[in-house]
Amino acid sequence: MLHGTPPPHDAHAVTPIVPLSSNTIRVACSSCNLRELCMPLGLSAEELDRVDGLVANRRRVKRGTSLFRCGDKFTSLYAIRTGFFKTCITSEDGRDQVTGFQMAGEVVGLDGIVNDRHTCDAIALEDADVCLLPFDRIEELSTEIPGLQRHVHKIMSREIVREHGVMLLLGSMRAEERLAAFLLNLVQRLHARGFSQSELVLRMTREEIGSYLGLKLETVSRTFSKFVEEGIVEVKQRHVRIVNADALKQLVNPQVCN
Amino acid sequence: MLHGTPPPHDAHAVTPIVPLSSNTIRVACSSCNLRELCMPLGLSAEELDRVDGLVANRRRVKRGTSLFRCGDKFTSLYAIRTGFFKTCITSEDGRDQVTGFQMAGEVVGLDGIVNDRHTCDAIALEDADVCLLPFDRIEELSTEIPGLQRHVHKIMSREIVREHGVMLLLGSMRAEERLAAFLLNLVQRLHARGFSQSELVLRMTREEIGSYLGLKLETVSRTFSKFVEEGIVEVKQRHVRIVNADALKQLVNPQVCN
DNA sequence: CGACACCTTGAAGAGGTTCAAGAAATGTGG
DNA sequence: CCACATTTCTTGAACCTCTTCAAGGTGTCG
Repeated sequence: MLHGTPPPHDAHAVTPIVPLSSNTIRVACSSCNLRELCMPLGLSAEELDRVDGLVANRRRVKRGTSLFRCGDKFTSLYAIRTGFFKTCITSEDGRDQVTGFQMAGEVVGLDGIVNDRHTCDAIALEDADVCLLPFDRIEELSTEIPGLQRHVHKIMSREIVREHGVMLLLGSMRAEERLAAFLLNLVQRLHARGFSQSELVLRMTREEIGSYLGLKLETVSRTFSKFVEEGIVEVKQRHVRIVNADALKQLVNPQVCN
Repeated sequence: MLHGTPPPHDAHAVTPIVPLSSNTIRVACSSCNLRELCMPLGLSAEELDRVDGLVANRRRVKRGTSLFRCGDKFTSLYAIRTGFFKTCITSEDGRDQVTGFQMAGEVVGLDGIVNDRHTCDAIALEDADVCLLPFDRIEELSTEIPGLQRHVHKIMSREIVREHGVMLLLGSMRAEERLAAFLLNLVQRLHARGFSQSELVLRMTREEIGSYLGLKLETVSRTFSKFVEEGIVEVKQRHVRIVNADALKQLVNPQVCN
């Protein structure tokens, strides 16, 4: 039962909360406990030191507020230290599409490079703390540190590949498969950050999940209920416990049985 | 009427066909008539010369064959000189998803950077001719030519933004809207290459269009028929003439009327 | 010219949406 | 700390869009 059982981890605790007095704080990457997640590997001590200098500032983003908005001038990439974001685009006629959910150790803002303006909104779904990485300094430093250049390329390529996966999901999967893929993806990323493999707290509403998955919120809710009926997950509001991960995996990748 | 009226342009003629004797040919970017499309602007003559040296070879890809396949070792990006490609991913259970259609002046292969292996197939939909851009040399040269580095970043960011648009399409549009958006996008890109604003020859099957748009081929066919009935387009097999572009635009972006 | 791939169209059916109502959680102000 | 407003979530029923299955037509290439 999930009732009355608070999840053992809470996303707020990804990183020990550092007391922060001002709104923008300098901090060293080399001592950041997300280093393995967001920093290039194989840098010399001297190179690491120079990359430290790249992280100009940190910024706090309150839940519900934006890190950047569509149309904003692009100046920096943002590495998420703590918190949880959604990125979304709005078409001219007001249609909304969540294009991704980002958590600690991930980078947002890549959309802004091509036209020097952001083309989507990045909204904090919980209080967040991000590192500002001024892009012109990334480019400068990239010319001197090949490992950094390579890292930036990989981050962008990874995002392209991720989006291919979302296209597959949106283009060819049914509601159950989409939600199963979504849950597995979330829990896998959380697990990589030290959280449970089977329990998670959703930071987004059913509507936001639906927007990301190309479904209506009612369909998301119904599909959750169906998973509960089938004993695949336990759901209490935003608390989800995955009871039968194999069943979820099989939904995403139905075995070609003989 | 479209019957018996061959389209004024043919995608095969994007670039004058250069007689090519071997399978891999050296050629100068600086003299390529796609330069404005695929090369960074504002390079000095000396820099341009060095970028020329980057384009190691050219390669012919016959219609129906692959430029690269999922799992192939990643070594190069490919700039399309002539021809037309689709990129597609296949899920473990055999589901297929076309992730994009690429034409002359566009770059394919960005998906391979992150894991040094390609994660999708690139299949020529007509005989094609591509420039090989070895990625390690791109990275080397990028450290010396900031304009080139910036250009590579913009290409990757543009692809990310394009995919956001596809996510919006797949996540929130109905069949008619999807097909309208698809046609407008294709014709706009062809127009940028000197072709007609209103006529185009589809290089892909209904099934491939459907895969890209998250629809079945029958739905694509039916939607074409509906557009024809409504006098929005004329269709004869793969020849399409857009009669009422405004109607298509309105489908994609329904005006919020008072 | 015949085989094959591709396209069109119809009819039935399934999956997801829409509309609506109510329940549960969350936030706010007194 | 409680009462009330608001947001979020769940569930039901009718409807609609797209899919599936099927058949026939058209075009293309060896």
